Amino acid sequence: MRAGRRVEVFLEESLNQKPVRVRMAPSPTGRFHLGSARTALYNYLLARKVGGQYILRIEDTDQKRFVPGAEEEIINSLEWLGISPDESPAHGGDYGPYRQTERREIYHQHAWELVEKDHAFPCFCTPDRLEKVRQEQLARKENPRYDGTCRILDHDEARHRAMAGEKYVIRFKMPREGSTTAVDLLRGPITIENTALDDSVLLKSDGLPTYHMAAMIDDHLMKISHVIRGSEWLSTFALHVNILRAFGWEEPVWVHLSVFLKPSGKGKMSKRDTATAMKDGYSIFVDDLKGLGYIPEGVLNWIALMGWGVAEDDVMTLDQMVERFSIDSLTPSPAAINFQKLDHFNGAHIRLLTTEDLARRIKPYFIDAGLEVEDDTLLKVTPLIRERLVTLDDCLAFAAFFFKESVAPNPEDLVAKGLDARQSTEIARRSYDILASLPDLSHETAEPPMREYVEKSGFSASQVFGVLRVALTGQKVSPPLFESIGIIGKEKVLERLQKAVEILEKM
RNA sequence: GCCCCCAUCGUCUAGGGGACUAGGACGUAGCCCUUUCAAGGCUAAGACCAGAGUUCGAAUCUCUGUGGGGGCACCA
Repeated sequence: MRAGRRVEVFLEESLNQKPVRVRMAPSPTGRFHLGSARTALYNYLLARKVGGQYILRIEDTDQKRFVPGAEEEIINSLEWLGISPDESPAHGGDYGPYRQTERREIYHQHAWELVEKDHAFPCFCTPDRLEKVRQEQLARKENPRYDGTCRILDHDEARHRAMAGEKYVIRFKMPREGSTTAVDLLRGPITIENTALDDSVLLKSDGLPTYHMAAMIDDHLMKISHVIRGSEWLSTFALHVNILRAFGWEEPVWVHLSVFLKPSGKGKMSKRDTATAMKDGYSIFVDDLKGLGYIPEGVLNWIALMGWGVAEDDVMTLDQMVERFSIDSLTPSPAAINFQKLDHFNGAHIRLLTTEDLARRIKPYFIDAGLEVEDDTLLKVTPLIRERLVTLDDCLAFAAFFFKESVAPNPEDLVAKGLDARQSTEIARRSYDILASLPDLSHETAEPPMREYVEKSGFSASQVFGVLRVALTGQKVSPPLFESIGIIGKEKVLERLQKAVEILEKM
């Protein structure tokens, strides 16, 4: 294991030699999920660590699977996470365009350059014929692959047919002998027999390139030094290296990341798993997480640690991640998604926020709930609920009562544990009298006389304070009682106690 | 079926031939703190996939098997 060590020297050399430029290259074919976010994060981390650039390139060459709005979601999600690219279709840059459909001509020229160099060839085989060949191969229990019909076509003739308007694709002329060895930073050298490789299509008949060629050309033209991508590309790794070599270009440092598995660890997330997660208040889509009350710091920390082994103290800010990041401490093995850990990191990062910052972030939740929020009050409430929040929207459950005109306690909840309605009424009445007699209801003023009452009454603290809590907050669980009383204010406190007495008397 | 990758507590991981009685984190359980819920502190249970080999010595190196994952498109 840890073949990474073996190629460490390789990495260090590459870091010293050329400027580090990394990229994240998603297709706008669906939602922006955890896996993409983590790939983006690691790219970002490397770039920031060594002062390089991190770019976003949109791989939109599959017009059949194109999803409108997907590119916006990618850009918005990255921005929300705080890892926006230095160069992108939206931000521009010196190596654009950054959207592959806008680079059509570049691919066309390069594909024909490869034909000139005899590393590729135009192919006129129809999809029907190809499918027939595939079926025959399957019937003979052979591996389906291109049968080479057009590979041996006369160069000039092929070129003429193509120029004359006949439909064609350009295929890579994969060497028929030998093997291809390439180095993955985390896994060491990987060798594949060339006979296992196919004459893959580089340029489709619609004139657009396939990923294999487009990505290699763009990585070269955009001077990408390190390719950090998902391990789904490991199987096409050898093809990519062959394409690069056919052009005569230098290889980047390759890093293939692990994949994310469903929480059980058995298999990838399916549509169904995604739906289940949603029902539990979780999602694998970054944009959803935002809506579920997660904060970017928590999400980032969470995904960073799935596939990256950090020794200790693993609650980290983005800056701390940059500081500690090291590309060879990434792990090659698949990682199961653990949403409980997301909650943990989210809560931990919420606790790290300043009062002003947290207040600013939870305010919209109160507003959306139709509550009127005074900033003064919010600033006092925030420290009381900070360590209780797992997600931002929890603020409603803990603190909405501060901003309501009145509360509506459940009558049964007003009856303290072990007591009956009469006794609870007595507690509410006495509490009213005590609190009404005080000059103000600050924590310091209100608590001592109430404690004294507990002593004398013979009721337990939990019984007295329980009645009070439910009467004043309308809920059984709340922030600390006396701090809350101080914020609610004398007028409302007395009103709410009065109302509680009325409710109890009717029982 | 063929090719490739991966394999340490339930989960994320540390580990680089002796420092391993295998460390940390999440989760779980218990205790402490406590007016509720949290947060915090302490404690506990919990793992080297299997079998061969190399070696004085293997979680660590090699092979085989098993399990998991990815790929075998004019998808990315």
